[in-house]
Amino acid sequence: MTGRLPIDIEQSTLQQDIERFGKAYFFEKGDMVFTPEEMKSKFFFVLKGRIKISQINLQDGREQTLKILTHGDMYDVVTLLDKKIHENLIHALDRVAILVFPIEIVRGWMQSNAGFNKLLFPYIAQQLREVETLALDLSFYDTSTRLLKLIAKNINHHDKSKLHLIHDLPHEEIASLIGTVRKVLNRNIQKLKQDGVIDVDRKNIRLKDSRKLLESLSDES
Amino acid sequence: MTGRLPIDIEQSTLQQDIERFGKAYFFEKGDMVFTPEEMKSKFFFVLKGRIKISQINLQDGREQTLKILTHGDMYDVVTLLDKKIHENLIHALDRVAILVFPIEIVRGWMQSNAGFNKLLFPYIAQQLREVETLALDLSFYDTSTRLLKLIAKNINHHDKSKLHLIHDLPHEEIASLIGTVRKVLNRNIQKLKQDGVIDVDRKNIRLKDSRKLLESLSDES
DNA sequence: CATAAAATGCTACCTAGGTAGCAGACACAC
DNA sequence: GTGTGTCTGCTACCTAGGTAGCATTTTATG
Repeated sequence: MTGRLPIDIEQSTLQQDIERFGKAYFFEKGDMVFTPEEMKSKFFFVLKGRIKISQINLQDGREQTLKILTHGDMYDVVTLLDKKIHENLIHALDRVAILVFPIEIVRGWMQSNAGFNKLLFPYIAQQLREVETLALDLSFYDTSTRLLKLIAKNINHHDKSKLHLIHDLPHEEIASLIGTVRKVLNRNIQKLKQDGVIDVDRKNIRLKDSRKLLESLSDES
Repeated sequence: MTGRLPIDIEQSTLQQDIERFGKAYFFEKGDMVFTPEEMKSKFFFVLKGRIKISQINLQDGREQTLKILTHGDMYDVVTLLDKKIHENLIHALDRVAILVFPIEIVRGWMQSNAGFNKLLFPYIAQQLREVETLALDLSFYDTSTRLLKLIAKNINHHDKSKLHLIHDLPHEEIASLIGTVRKVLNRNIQKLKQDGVIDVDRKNIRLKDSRKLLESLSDES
């Protein structure tokens, strides 16, 4: 074991760093949070609201959402690890609050703060798993199955009328999450509505019958 | 700066660990290297040959290759970071030699060896970027474009008759790399052959006209 | 309140790419 | 050599999901 600082000293240093270097930023719905260029020197933690990370296909303008960040998420671990630019678009889906640090400060934590790494390393692993799952879903399943899986993943046990992470989003955004376009998504939504799996209000999909959801999933996927 | 050991001592410790804990393993073409369960306690470096990391869709048996490991690659960084099982299939594509360590030894390096982290962290970032690119390719491009991109990525400047990483592979394997099935891949290969972009021998695709490759890429993608 | 803009729903069409089945070529083992 | 399995090529068919265009409803904005 090399001479790491005792946890309590590590902790107080972290506290000091947060107070000294952390700056809160706010963004309105639809805002671009930072440019990829700006993200070479920044690293942030999401305090409130949702942030969409996506890329756009320059040929036809189609967007693929890679993930939605929310309270507790950090960004961007890729640039944190390799110091290179990461060409992702970062847009606020709600009014958003984030805590921004100079990325070199965070790299400092990685070198000297075991407690931070205990949080960071599993988080990085989770990011790897999630993007791997995205690739496999796109390869293996049709749009209807991907929609069902998206709904299943976002079931909210506290408030059954609002799906976790994807409530209040226009169909355009949902489509971008599952790798298709709005009109195809709409077909699938109408089908699920007919089959009694979901209820649909404006900007809201509600799960109606979770038994039917599971049935549809095991049929199709 | 916490009291990290001087680099030369770190280095000699690493050397000792490699000699004490590293074990060379050999596998024949087609072998499963390790099970996901076994990989919870192992971490390896590829010395020679190619290893396919993939998953199989249980519904229809289709396989998606996530990556091909070769000399200089490590596996598996996900389990290294979160200690959880990672359900990927690991198969030798050639006769393969790897250097295997107990994963806890490698975790020890992460805690105390800055030199190792200087290698590891950018490698993890690269893994994140590559799987993200896979997801985006599957979402944005048709099979023909994905094949062209695969060929372009594996151009071998030293030996023009053999593509890097994907030489000597049956079409079934190439198909699994770009997320389609052999018959659809074959259609695309015949098309590219007709157009004079590639030459095809048994188990070998050769780039014939790189100008035409670029042309096709900018037309389609 | 009125007008614009955003969001949703629906129809018609078309093609990429999936399934099925089979035949010939080649490679390796015995 | 012979034969068995692997690999490749090709035809025919069908459907998921992409494009285009438009109508209606709801929500912002002045």
